Amino acid sequence: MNLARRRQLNSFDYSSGPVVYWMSRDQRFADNWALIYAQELALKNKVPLVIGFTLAPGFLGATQRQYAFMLKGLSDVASASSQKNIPFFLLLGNPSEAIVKFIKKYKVGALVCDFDPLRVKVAWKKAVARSIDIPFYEVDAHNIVPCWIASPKQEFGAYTLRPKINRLVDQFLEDFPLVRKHPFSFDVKPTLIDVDQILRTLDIDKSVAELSWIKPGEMEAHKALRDFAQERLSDYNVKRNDPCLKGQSDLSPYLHFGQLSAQRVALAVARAKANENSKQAFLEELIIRRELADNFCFYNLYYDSTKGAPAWVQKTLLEHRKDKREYCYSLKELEAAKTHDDLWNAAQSEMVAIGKMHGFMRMYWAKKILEWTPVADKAFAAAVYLNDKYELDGRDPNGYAGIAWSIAGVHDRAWGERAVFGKIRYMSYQGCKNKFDVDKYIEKVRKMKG
DNA sequence: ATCGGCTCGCGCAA
DNA sequence: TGCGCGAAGCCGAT
Repeated sequence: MNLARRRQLNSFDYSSGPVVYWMSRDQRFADNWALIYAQELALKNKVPLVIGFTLAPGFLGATQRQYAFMLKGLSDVASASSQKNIPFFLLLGNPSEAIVKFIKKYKVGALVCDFDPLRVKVAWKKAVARSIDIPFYEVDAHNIVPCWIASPKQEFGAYTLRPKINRLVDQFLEDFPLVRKHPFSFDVKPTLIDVDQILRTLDIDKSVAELSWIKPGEMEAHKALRDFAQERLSDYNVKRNDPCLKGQSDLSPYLHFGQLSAQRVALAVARAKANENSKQAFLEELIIRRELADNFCFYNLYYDSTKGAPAWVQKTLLEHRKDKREYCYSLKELEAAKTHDDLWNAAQSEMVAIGKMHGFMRMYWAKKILEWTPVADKAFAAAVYLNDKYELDGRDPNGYAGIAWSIAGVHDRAWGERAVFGKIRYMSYQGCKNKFDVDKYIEKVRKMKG
């Protein structure tokens, strides 16, 4: 592995004991640089290799919908890894305490984790680093160019990150080695993962239903990737922004849970025989915009509130904070999709029904929440709450960056001054009407089932 | 149907 | 210091 993908979070040297990969964001067996690196370490030292996944009893408002998708995917990872003599342990409780307890109990010699810019994950790792005296490595298994290598600071827009990524992408966009059957055995057997039993014991919101239109797991993710690359990639450029059509990849739930590697997707798309403009447009979204979202969350402490907005936005929001809102809705009314705007209601209903709102509608949806909420801060919080509760890919940097773009002008520029929005880019019902068949989309959502 | 203005600030050229 | 240009737009003039 290119060692630039990993960095050490402390300064201890290895002495003895098995290697543990603390899996968190990248929940897959194949195409996972963190696991590949952990095996390299274990082979070099001739010791066993173990995967540990710490399951928090509740995580940033995640519901039955997301937990079920995740746990089913994890049980696939567990079977794949145990076949390669790499036992998979699901550790319950406070994540940093659970992993430290495991390390002490089994005299673990080195810890490898994957990369995640979210505050809570950074805090877990800090707590672990304080409590152990073995080498602790972090591998960016989610991005193609590791987040901290791509840029040392928060970028201002796609246009400033793009040349940095493009300069480095050839060094990192390489094929994945296979994880081999591990030759050194760990002598403790993990208990099998009983998804239904775990779901029953978790204290989570069970009112948000599981979904059946999308199947969790690595195998399903690869199927979905093949299907997209063969059937829809060629038309991506012309169809992606029409929410009436199935023009998007629908891969984001798999990418969010790490059941699919973005690098695997990039390799497949780059090699696919398809319209070149479509390939370019898709790779721009997959690589530049995805990694821009990680960059935003990694370097901006306030990625999920208006405090993270650039100065010109803070100023313009302040100037317009007392503007009269023509419509005002409570979070309850928004959640129930009871506004005067049938297009907005459809977008909200789509998210509630199938756990995924069309990409173009996500912008319109968030901007209208800003328009109809008394305070911009509250608008941001409402968008985050709804997104994280219903979207299968909630709690993702892409979600935070998307809301920040819509509501807080992040990665965007100033536009013509108007009420409530100030200089933040506005989007209108009429604009949508000019772009696609609004009534057709509303009708499509009406028939949707999760 | 098409076009320019709206408006900010980075990054680079000079 | 000046200049070009940027994640998805809007609106009014032509």
